Amino acid sequence: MTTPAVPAQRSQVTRKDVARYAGVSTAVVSYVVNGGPKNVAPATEAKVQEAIRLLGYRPNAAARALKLGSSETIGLVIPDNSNPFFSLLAHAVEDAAAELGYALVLTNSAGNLAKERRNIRNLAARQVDGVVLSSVLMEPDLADLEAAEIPAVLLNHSADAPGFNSVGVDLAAGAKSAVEHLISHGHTNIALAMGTNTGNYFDGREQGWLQALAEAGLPEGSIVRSPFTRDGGYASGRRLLAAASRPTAIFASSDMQAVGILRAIHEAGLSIPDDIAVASFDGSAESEYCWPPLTTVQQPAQAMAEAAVRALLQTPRGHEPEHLIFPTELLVRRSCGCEKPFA
Amino acid sequence: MTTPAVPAQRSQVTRKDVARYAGVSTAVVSYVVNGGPKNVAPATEAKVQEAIRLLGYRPNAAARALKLGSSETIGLVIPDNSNPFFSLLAHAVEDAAAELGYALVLTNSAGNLAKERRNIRNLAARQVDGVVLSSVLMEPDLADLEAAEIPAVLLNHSADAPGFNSVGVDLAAGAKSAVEHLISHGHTNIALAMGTNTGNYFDGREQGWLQALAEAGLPEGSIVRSPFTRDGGYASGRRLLAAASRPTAIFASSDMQAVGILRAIHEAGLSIPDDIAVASFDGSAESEYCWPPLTTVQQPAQAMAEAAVRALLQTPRGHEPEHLIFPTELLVRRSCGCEKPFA
DNA sequence: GTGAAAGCGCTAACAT
DNA sequence: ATGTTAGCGCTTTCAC
Repeated sequence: MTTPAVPAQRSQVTRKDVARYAGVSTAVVSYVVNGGPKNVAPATEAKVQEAIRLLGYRPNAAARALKLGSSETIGLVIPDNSNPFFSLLAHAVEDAAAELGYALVLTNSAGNLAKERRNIRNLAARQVDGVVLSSVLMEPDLADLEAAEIPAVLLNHSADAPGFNSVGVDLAAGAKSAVEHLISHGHTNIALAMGTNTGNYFDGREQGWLQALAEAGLPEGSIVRSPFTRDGGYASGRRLLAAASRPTAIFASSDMQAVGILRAIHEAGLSIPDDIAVASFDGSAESEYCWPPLTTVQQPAQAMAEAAVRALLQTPRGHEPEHLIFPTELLVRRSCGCEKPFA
Repeated sequence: MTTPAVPAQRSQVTRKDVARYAGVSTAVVSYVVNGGPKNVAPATEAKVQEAIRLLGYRPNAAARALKLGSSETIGLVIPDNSNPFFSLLAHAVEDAAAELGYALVLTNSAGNLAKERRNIRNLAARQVDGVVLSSVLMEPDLADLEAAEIPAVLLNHSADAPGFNSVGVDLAAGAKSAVEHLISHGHTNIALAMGTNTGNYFDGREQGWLQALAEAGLPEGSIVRSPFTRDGGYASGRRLLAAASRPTAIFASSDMQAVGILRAIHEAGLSIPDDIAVASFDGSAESEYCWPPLTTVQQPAQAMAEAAVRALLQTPRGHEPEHLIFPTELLVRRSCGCEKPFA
């Protein structure tokens, strides 16, 4: 091999080529491409545009990023993009970012701290302009985030994180509304199928469930804990069904878990909601299409994602961090015992 | 405002600072950071590592990308990351890319050609090293992809695309196996709930369905078409139920649609599989947890994503394009009439 | 309205 | 084993 290794350069045509072809300076090409900061005579502009078109010039984003110190890219760290709740969030974040001209680098951390940390580091090295972190861990690696000095916002985070912007929902209020609804159906033995991985922090959903029970003068129901997955919910469901005093209603901390619980109940040959009523949390699309459709507490995922991106990109540096808490909405369907007439 | 606008530079500490602090040249720092291309004396390396640690140095990826002509980033264009099938694909692509040191820029195109085109252009401008395109459109914007001169691979694409790498499944064989299974249950009136957006191209799933019917000497069943969504399937289901000669079995071209069909059947007060059996295509997680669990043709999404990324990143330039077709596997569950014993 | 040129942080060929 | 340095493509200040 005597031929010099040609780097796999693709975008061979540069600003310089365009300038030469159009008979102007490279600066003018920049002005045209960026619409500023200087004005360009219409005739010159036309020449440049024509040259760009003819040559098939495409600006090199890396060079721009180097010069500007901004890649116009944000990073998203989520536990698992194949979990419907997070994939919806990811989609919404992508849309919101694209709206502002930012691209989205997606990373999955498998709910695992080491991977989450690696992803954050990697994003930091890639000069992203900000990171949206949606961790299941209640103690995500904020230190790393701080060290990277990258603006960050915690999405799907309902506890205040000192020093960080965060956006989440009012977990307790949402859970409480669902449990109250279950109570209104006459249930007195309402179990909680809680998710795990929330650290030693007292989850708002658990709180809301307790509170609704207490306010109604009802005894505490049983709690089972499992991961925020269909499998986890299935396991929880089976445990609950096998319990000595089987609950007549179950509140699940996520739709995923509720779907697993539904399956466990079906398999046991019991009827939903007649034998056991179910309600859950999230308001995913799947909750509407499982059988029976789930009564669930809907999180405004889209609005939250938009708020997170705005907080990230449009908050002036050094600004006091904001903790945005969105309200939830109880979606009443059949799994709680409410019969919905069909169209 | 008389203070000069300080650019929002974050990564203030550069290779030069490290070099100065460690008392070496910038080249040596590079060698240490990159593990080459030259060797560095252990003592020197230690000094440099220490300086890096102390100074909190993080390499600037933009500069590296500019120099190397590679951003070590790939782009993914999918219709909708909130569709479980695509979010699974996206996750798998992310994992495969990360494995090779590449980050993933995610873009959703909403199954819309204009947006798909915009996303491709945007990715091209961002100097991604390759694009994985997973379009629902059967005629994605290959011209744009070609113009950008970016290596690309079509994922979830089962028809040969001349000049492009592609990876997909054998749609016809998969569909055929499912329909044959339905036939083995004694069904003779098997409808097809097909997806739309596949252009004028004759979808393999339709082909497989027809073929299975023909080979069994059965009459052609009815076809209804709707988008690849739960809502679409629901609409198809209702149409099928209202038909004069109601089918006793339905094959759906995607799990999403099947889930909608399930709901329509439930709402009609009919039993699955006794009144109507259902089988579908994809093998998503949801298919296992709906009720009854769906008999479905599983696509090896993970393997396909890995193959796509490898084809993208590890195929020498100028190499003859490959068309990889993966086999599917029929997952037999209860919706077809097979009773699975419970553990 | 237009142009010249410095320099963003990094890599690697070439010199020592 | 280590150092010097050109230059990747771009933006923008400063001169004209």
